Amino acid sequence: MKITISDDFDLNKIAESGQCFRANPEGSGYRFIAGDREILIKKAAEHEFEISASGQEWHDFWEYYFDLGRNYEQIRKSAKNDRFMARACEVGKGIRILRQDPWEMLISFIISQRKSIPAIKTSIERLCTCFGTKKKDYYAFPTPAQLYRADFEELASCGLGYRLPYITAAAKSVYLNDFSLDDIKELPDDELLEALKTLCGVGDKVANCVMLFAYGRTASVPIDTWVKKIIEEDYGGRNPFPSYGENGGIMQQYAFYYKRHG
DNA sequence: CATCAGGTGAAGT
DNA sequence: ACTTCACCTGAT
Repeated sequence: MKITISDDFDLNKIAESGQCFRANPEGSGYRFIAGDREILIKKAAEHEFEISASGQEWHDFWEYYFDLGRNYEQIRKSAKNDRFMARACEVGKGIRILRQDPWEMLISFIISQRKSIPAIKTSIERLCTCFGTKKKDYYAFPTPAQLYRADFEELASCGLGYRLPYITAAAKSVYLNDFSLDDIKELPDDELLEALKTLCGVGDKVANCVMLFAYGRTASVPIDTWVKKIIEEDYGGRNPFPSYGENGGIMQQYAFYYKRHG
């Protein structure tokens, strides 16, 4: 069916923004896989998109997933007095902060440390193929139960390296409900950060990614090598993101994209 | 083939 | 509290 999206929305930039690892070009559009769902979506005309999902599923799941309730055009204007950020918003126009599943983001970003994005994608696809539920022509992201019960040798074959024990420990904690990703969702930012960091293999960077890309905590700013470069090279050592308050994380995405692709 | 990649935890000051 | 270092392995 066909849908209209009036606000900023660029499929290529969203897929390349580094916040999701299962979005890939397909045909003349993109396929996004989230948890056990998928959607094929392609641009048909200005503000018009053709989607594979029903109107019901779009409304119930994907509208929220793509954060369509937020006005990004308005948010970009808040950077007008900041030369670098204004340019980043211009170049990154169309990016959105996805509202993804906390479990999927937790595992994905634990895997991400010291890995290139292609390598992260390879590991995640292996996990899905080995342990996820088979759908029509793709595999769902494995559930906590599926990873908890995973055969060790098979898990070790997924290219996780030294992150392997982090993954098995997280799967065990979440599956046995020693750590509830649901119970922590209402915590204030600082407490949510500390809660996530109690998991092995989860430091400041990974915890902030989970907060921003799964829990919708838009004030969270993951500091990675690219953001460090921005702070050093473009702001003389001063971190510009806290001054954007609740939009700090969104500005980080624009800046990150601009620095990498700009 | 060598280097490096969206970091983290442990050891050392 | 702050700094340094080893760490698996795929991608280029």
